[in-house]
Amino acid sequence: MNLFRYFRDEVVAAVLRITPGLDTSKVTAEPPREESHGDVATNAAMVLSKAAGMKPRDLAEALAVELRKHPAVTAVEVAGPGFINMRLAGDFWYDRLQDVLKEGARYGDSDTGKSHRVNIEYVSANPTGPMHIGHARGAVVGDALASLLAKVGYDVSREYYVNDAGAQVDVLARSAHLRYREALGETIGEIPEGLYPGEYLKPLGADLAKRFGAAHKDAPETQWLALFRDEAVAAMLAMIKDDLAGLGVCHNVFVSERGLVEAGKVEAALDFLDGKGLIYEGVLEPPKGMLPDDWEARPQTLFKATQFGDDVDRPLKKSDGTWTYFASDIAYHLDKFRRGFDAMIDVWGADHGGYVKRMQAAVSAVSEGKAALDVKLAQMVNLLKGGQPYKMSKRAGTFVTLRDLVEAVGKDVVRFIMLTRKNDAHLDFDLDKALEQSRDNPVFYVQYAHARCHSVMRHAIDLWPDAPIGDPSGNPAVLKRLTDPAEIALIRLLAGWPRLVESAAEAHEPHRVAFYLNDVAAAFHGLWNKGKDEVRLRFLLEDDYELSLARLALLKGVTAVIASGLGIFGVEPVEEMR
RNA sequence: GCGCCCUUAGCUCAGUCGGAUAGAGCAGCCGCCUUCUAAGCGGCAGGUCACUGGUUCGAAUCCAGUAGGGCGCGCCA
Repeated sequence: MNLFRYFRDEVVAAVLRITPGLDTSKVTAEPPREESHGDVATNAAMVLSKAAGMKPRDLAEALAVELRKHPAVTAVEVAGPGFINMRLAGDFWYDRLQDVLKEGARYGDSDTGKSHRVNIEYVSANPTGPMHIGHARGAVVGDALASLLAKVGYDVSREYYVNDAGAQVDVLARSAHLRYREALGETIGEIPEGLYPGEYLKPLGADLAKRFGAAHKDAPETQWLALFRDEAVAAMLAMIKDDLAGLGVCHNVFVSERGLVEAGKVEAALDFLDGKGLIYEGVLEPPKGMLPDDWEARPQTLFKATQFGDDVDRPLKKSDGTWTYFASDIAYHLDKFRRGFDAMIDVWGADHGGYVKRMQAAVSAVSEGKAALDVKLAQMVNLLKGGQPYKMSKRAGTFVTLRDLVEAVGKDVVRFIMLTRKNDAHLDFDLDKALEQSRDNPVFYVQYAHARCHSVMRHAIDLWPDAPIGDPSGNPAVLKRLTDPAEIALIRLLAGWPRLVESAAEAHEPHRVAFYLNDVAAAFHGLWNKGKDEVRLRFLLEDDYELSLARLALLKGVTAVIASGLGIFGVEPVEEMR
């Protein structure tokens, strides 16, 4: 239950009892910044005063009378320019803790997505080599965002667009052919400029040599190019999937660019746009200022992106007659729309920022305004070690690939840290800090809170082997023993989780979950530390079984919410630190 | 030159749909710690929300402009 959504509805109902027929869409109910202002605040009187023909304070007083009738509301006051502050009964909070315990790690699930379908495309790295660290952030952001949207009820498709149709896969095929010749015993020397030099192609070369023998060794390129291309792409894609699996990322749909081209879907998409008069042959103005050296005016096939908010019209065809990447991407996004997705999210590297407007223009055009595309740009990750920039060098034996990073610190650490900043802000990833067991390390801090709760629960089993730990349903009244302000504050924080999930999902911002989990951990550790000084605040009191049960319920609630949050991140909550 | 993103405490960053006196961690300063439930704890101080103007009952948040930083800018993806 999102209690703020619930009270917003209560406020709206009260408004309509006083002045029927008002537009209440701007009414909000939210936690007041200041704790002394109560538990729930609403702006209703301020946003409705004009329409109601009343002064904000007068409307607020009238609403206050209505709201005081609610059984969970113990006090209502009008403050400031017309805020209405409500304070909630203790029993209300105990009921929320019961909600947490009942739902466990599913707490925070909601149906605000109402089975709407959303398509999220992420990673989509070129299938020409292993994943490197730059890919990791987009992978994690996309994956966590997908889980977040699923948690609020969306029907989510996690997709990877395989760029297997451009010139770079021909380069890959030639590189593979070279390694194939090498595997057949030829001395190949330096890898020529323009081919992929990576060692990772050697196993593929050996495999091709084993399967095809010398059949393609001295043959003309036309004989083997397509074959080697398909073989190499398949091998690279398998490697990428393996790298992603190591990071815990799993897509459920892979769409091949070549597949779209060969099925005629690019032509079909462009015919569709042509039919709407959105394609023409024309000559673009040269870009002002930074003029490319070889710029010359030439006629091109253009999409009228400017009709949909882009700055210039965009080319669809290269001079050799093949489609540009943009053209096939239009076909892919039309395909998404035709498959029933009117909500699309693409996660790209920040260096593709200049591409956002044209893709949104294209989605708008192919869906005739019925679909929306949100693009999340994953900013650069600065790898640090001990606060100093970490130079990646193969010779020095320092790693360069995603796989190496995951091996160095573990997938859970990579995933969590990648989500500790908003996606469009630069992120410092410090290899030392990532493994440090200190307050500075957010992964440790949150995991430690979860583990500490389990430690206490294990301890409790020693004391009372038959105690219903974390399950006060047999005697809900024990929760009333939770009276310390820090305990109540922690319950309030846990009860705010559904609202946090909903707002993070709506904003497409999974990083908010990381900050929230940090808050929960801080509140829990604070409570723990209070017990160091004040013995009566310790979670387990041998002489007070009932109070201990109540506190165990609270700890169980903490573990449930942390597990719920880490579940969105794809991070395993640990029960022991080791 | 144009477009997009960014600018909040000494540092790294939060800040929800525009809401009340802008928050946290680190660093700094001052205390506490023969401790246990598990990696220390508590407190203090720290601000022209880059700047200017506008919209609003109300702006860190929205709009316009200025400065600084990043990314991108027709047949790469």
